[in-house]
Amino acid sequence: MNRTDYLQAAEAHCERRGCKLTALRRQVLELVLRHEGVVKAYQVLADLQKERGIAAPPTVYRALDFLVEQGLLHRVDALNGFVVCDHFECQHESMILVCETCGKVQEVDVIAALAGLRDVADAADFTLSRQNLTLTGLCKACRI
Amino acid sequence: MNRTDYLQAAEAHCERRGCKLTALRRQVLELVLRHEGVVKAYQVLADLQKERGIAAPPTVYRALDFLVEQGLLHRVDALNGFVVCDHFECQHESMILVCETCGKVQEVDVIAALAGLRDVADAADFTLSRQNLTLTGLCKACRI
DNA sequence: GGGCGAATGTTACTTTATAACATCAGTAGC
DNA sequence: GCTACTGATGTTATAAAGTAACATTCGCCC
Ligand SMILES: [Zn+2]
Ligand SMILES: [Zn+2]
Ligand SMILES: [Zn+2]
Ligand SMILES: [Zn+2]
Repeated sequence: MNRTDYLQAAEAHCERRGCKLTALRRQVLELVLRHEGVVKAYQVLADLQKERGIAAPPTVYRALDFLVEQGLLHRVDALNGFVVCDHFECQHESMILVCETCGKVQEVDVIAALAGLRDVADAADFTLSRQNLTLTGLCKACRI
Repeated sequence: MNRTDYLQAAEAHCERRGCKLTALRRQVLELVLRHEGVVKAYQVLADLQKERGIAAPPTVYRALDFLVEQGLLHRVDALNGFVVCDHFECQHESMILVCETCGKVQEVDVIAALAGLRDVADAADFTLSRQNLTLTGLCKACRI
């Protein structure tokens, strides 16, 4: 899916969910899309400032929070960053793999494999939310 | 295991691993133990300052990093916090469950259930490190 | 008791995130 | 049209989290 299609799909996605991908939110999403992999909030802020002059942290954080809320981005706690989700349409549960060496991230689907964890949580009287796991390790390139 | 036994075991644990639970590190560990569940670095810093006058952030961060390194604490990225691990002796992989409502955390063992995730990661040419998952959801008390 | 490495102290700063309040834009009802 | 409301954005200020860099101290070996 190219960038334009992605944005269009994202807009429709928000619409269906009863909210709006406003110009600002769209701009922030575009800025995130331009980066490979994880982006930091303050990087987005800097980019935004380049495009529209002044902008303050809350502007960016609010937009990012919205995008995460809508499932368009995932937050990567381990890196204080954000990644684009490119299959926000489907109800997915995924695992975000963060390479300890190069910092690259990838997202893999994991619905089936999560069943085991859900069982463990159940046994502990805990109800897991739908969510994205973040795990660390070594990517193919760094494993050598 | 009571606090004294825990500290003694922790000391032995470090010894076996070829490093030392110094007075400062021990004091920080004690401060973490005094709290239920997750503690923040700056909370520990404040506590430490109460006990010994001045102390600066690096003092606490260094001690916490050491304790995490030794497996005595786990870092909870989602909360920028730390929890005591009370089975640091065994080679364990665990899942830390964070309640979205009350913020309480619990740690459950999950070695078997992780096998499925490991398979998924393998399929993505990614080697998972030994690690602790953090997942969110609702604890028993908040589920009602 | 001099030299070495690990640990801790100290200063200053960076990065990340939010609270609180002001303003603006769209829109439903009059 | 005007008003009142709601959601979004702007603005200011500050809180919270984390680290770099260098100084000092401590324990230990020779
Ligand atoms: Zn996703
Ligand atoms: Zn890598
Ligand atoms: Zn543990
Ligand atoms: Zn709870």
